[in-house]
Amino acid sequence: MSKVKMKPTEAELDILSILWEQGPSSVRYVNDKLNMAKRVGYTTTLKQLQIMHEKGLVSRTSDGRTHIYSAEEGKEKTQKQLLDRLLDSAFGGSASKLVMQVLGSHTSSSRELNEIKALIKKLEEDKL
Amino acid sequence: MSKVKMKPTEAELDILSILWEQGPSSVRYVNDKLNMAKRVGYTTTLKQLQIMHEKGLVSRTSDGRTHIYSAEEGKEKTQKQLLDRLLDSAFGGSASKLVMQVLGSHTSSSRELNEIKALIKKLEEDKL
DNA sequence: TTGCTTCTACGACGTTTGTCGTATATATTT
DNA sequence: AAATATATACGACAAACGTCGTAGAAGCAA
Repeated sequence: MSKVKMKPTEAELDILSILWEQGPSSVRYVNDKLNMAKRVGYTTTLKQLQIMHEKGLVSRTSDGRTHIYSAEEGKEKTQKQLLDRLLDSAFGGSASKLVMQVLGSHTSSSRELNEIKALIKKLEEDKL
Repeated sequence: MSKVKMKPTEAELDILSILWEQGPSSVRYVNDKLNMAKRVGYTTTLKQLQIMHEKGLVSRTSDGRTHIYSAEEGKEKTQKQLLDRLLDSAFGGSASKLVMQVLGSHTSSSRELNEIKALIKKLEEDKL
């Protein structure tokens, strides 16, 4: 019913990641991809996708007798939702604290750092 | 037994936040604090803390007959753990993507942006 | 046509999470 | 002392999660 506020679980997020990366996919494909990281039965993935469909997390169309699933919400929107939740629950709402933490403990390429610098510059200019 | 790898649940994280902010606290205090955001019964909080104690997430001492609980792991370590999880599951491991997302959708003060810039500069220098 | 493979559908089940109620012991108040 | 308030301990339970087995339809191969 309510399309809003559906936060994906861990397992659902794994599936969404695949759909985001690959686009509309069959259960078979999703399950194969999942099994590269973790052993999961086919019917498990099927059931998961069926539930996600009920929840409105994914839509589906038919190709013959097989179903093709697509992520309903965009990647960015879901990422933002999850990030907001973490930001709130673990970082007291301070975005910069979170950024410092993640930048400090993960290596980023020079190119990535440059992108971030560019974004900051843009943010500072907008502020004026 | 294993003290490691104990990832807190949502409810546990709410409690940890309070302990981080306040330091060692009684069940009563934690419950009162919790109830500012959400109605939760006293025994619920008590049970939660008891379980967290079993898991090793918190330690406790006695003050008369009341127990005083303290967060066992530091704030930073737990934050890192949760962030790693999200980074992995929702951002494909790209720290910069996550940073861009959070900086782009949350306002940060000039001072905070400066801190981030300083950190980036430091990271770039270390890279040479 | 008879079998083997590959779908979907659906029910079942063990765990984890979050929530409380009740029992019981210890203080505190009147 | 009796009544009230406040602690801990512990069991129970519903809902959510993740997992899979089995059944049955549809397609493919011998």
